[in-house]
Amino acid sequence: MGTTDTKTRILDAAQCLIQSRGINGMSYQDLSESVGIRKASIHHHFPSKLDMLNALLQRYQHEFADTVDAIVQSKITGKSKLKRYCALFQGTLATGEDGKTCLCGMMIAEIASLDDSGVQKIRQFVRTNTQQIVAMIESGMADGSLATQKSPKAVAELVLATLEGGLMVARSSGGPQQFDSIVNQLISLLTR
Amino acid sequence: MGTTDTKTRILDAAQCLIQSRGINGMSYQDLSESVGIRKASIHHHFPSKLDMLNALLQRYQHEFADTVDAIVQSKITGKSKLKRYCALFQGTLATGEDGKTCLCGMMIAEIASLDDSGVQKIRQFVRTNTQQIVAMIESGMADGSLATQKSPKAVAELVLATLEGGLMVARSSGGPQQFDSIVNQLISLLTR
DNA sequence: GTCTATAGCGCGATAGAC
DNA sequence: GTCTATCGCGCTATAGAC
Repeated sequence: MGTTDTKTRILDAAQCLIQSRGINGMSYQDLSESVGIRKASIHHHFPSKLDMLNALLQRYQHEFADTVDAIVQSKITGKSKLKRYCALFQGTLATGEDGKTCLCGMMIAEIASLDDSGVQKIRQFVRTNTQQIVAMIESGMADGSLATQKSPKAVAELVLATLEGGLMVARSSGGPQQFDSIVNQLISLLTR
Repeated sequence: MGTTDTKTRILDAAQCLIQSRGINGMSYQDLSESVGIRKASIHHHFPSKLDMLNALLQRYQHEFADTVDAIVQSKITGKSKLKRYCALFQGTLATGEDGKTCLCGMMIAEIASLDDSGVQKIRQFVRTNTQQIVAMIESGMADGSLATQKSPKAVAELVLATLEGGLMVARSSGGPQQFDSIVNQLISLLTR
């Protein structure tokens, strides 16, 4: 079927709007116009805005984790895994007319607007990604494609921070090209 | 005098609130309660919210640039300059009960809520900081405290991205301690 | 320069018909 | 499941007294 579930279409629109404008910069009215149904119909699927944000976070986190797992378990060098991982973030920035950012990066900025459940999901996103990056780095240390690191966990936290911050900086100024440059520099520093 | 200009007190309160909640998470009502004067009085000093945001960005950018200039021109090693620079961001996170982030990092996230003048100020912040980091790196390459880099500009962009992203990631999960770890790892990678 | 009062609008959310 | 209609609230902003 070419048709998509209404709930899914709402989440798609919400994700796109939040990635470019933020949680508090997006309204049910915006969603209504984007999806093509009325505000009340959105409330039927997601009674409150917090309900919607939590559903969105859950979907994003699971999709992202699965995609990254596929990379981690692929039969390529650790360095190649890391490159593909960075390309995931790169894709976020390139999609759409104005620069978008990682959904979780945006939600961390506006974390004060989330409930406890949302904050926990954000923390799990950070935790999961950090562990997955650690796996990639250890893989690269084992096959010799990445330089030996004292603390893979500290490196992983740095990688995640650089990618999240890189999306922000790049979308304000230099665009995808600047993000590429940052990623290349990061990989280069981890190779020597 | 222990008393402070009202305009300054408003900007102080606005900066604090925006650094923790974001542009769209802060209202004139919040400011009113924080400063201790009525909403209408805030409007007397800053007619529109965009006026206030622009004044705030201008002040922040100039103050920050001056502080960094003092570091760049100090008679210490390039590596020490970079460490002090990172400590500026570190200070932001540590101040206040809940984790705050760089004012410009937050505003980049919500850049869709700024006018053209505000966007330009953000870009200048990024440009200025990048140039200043380049100066620190070149200083460190000259005195041998930092490893030789092919492209100091690409490294500088990576440093800024890592610090901005590090503030975000750290305030969602590990706090100042995690930010320290990221900074140490960054310096370590630039030293070898 | 600060106040009270209020305009005007958009927001999240709900009731009830179809 | 989608609609029309509406509620109640908080927002930015303004008018005018003191």
